[in-house]
Amino acid sequence: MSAPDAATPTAADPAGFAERLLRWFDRHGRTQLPWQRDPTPYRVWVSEVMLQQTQVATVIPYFETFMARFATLQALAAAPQDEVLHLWTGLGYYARARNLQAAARQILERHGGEFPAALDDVLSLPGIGRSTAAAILALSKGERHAILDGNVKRVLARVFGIEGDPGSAEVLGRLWRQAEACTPPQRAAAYTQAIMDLGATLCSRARPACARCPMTALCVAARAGRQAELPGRKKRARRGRREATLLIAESGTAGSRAILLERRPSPGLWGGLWAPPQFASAEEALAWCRRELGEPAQALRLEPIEHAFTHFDLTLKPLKVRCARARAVREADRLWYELGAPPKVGLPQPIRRLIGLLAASAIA
DNA sequence: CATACGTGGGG
DNA sequence: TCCCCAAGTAT
Repeated sequence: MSAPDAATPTAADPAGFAERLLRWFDRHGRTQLPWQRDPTPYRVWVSEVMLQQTQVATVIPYFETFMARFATLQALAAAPQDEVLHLWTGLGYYARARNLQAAARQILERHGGEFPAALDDVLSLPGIGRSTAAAILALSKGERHAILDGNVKRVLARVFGIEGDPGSAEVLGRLWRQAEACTPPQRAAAYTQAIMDLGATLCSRARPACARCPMTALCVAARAGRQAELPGRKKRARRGRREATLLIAESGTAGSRAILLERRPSPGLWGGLWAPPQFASAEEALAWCRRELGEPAQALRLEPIEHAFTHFDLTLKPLKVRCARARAVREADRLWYELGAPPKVGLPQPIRRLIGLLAASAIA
């Protein structure tokens, strides 16, 4: 039995992997990302949660604004939920924001306001799973914990030729074992950043820059010309379609126009955010309007709003009704949203656009 | 194990 | 137009 090819990394001997990666990182790694400045557990935590399923370029401005307002875990815990969601508006996956604040409050109660040091305690916080917990402890404290995000999955699947759908438990298990085997005891923070950087920059999904990659000589996919086939694809169901009628109830008050919004239930789509009441049909919307707000002075159909989600397309049909204001400005789950001086609440992206159009139409 | 959860960008 | 994906987690 001959000795294994020295250039071929294996799960048993992936040492060359980390060394090559770190050497590349020292020359080409990213070091100027906002959360890399003063990488406290709190700052790294917020960044990692924002970065879940979200690209770096999208996160950066949100992170800056969020940290300016909530500089500490205590500030986040003490804030009204609406303000947290307001700063999350447009970022998506709003359960992340709700969980972030819930976790901050949990840390205050159970850990005296100090971000927990033990992996199990970190893992028990809402919104923090295995990869995020590992990333926080590795990046903020240099502890050796393997991560497995989209970047790492892609790098490992290609370099080690791990076939199959990464969504399946079996392949996921192989990827985790490989990630554990590759993570070195020394320079854990740099390594963690490095493997994400490699996946995000050179080892991209569409056009990997193998010519500049430090792994090409070892890479099973590159050596076989199979970069496009790894990692395996997850077959996804065709996108469905939903539609709803939006009741845009506009108050008749001259000089201070407002529309009625309701807090959406959580969990659920846009949970905790505010949007106009939704109905299956215009008839249902009008019936509700007469019951809750009185007979509208007029009703006007506006242009439908199309919005694409990951798994479905949503068509919102706005029905604008003019009515006399009959209720308090703010209740627990209902508010009149002033177009002039709006309260700071979370708004779904399509609703934010709609409100922008309504506000502009007043000027015309 | 499959599905829900947002949004913007790329091919 | 349509599919895929991006620093995943919760149920």
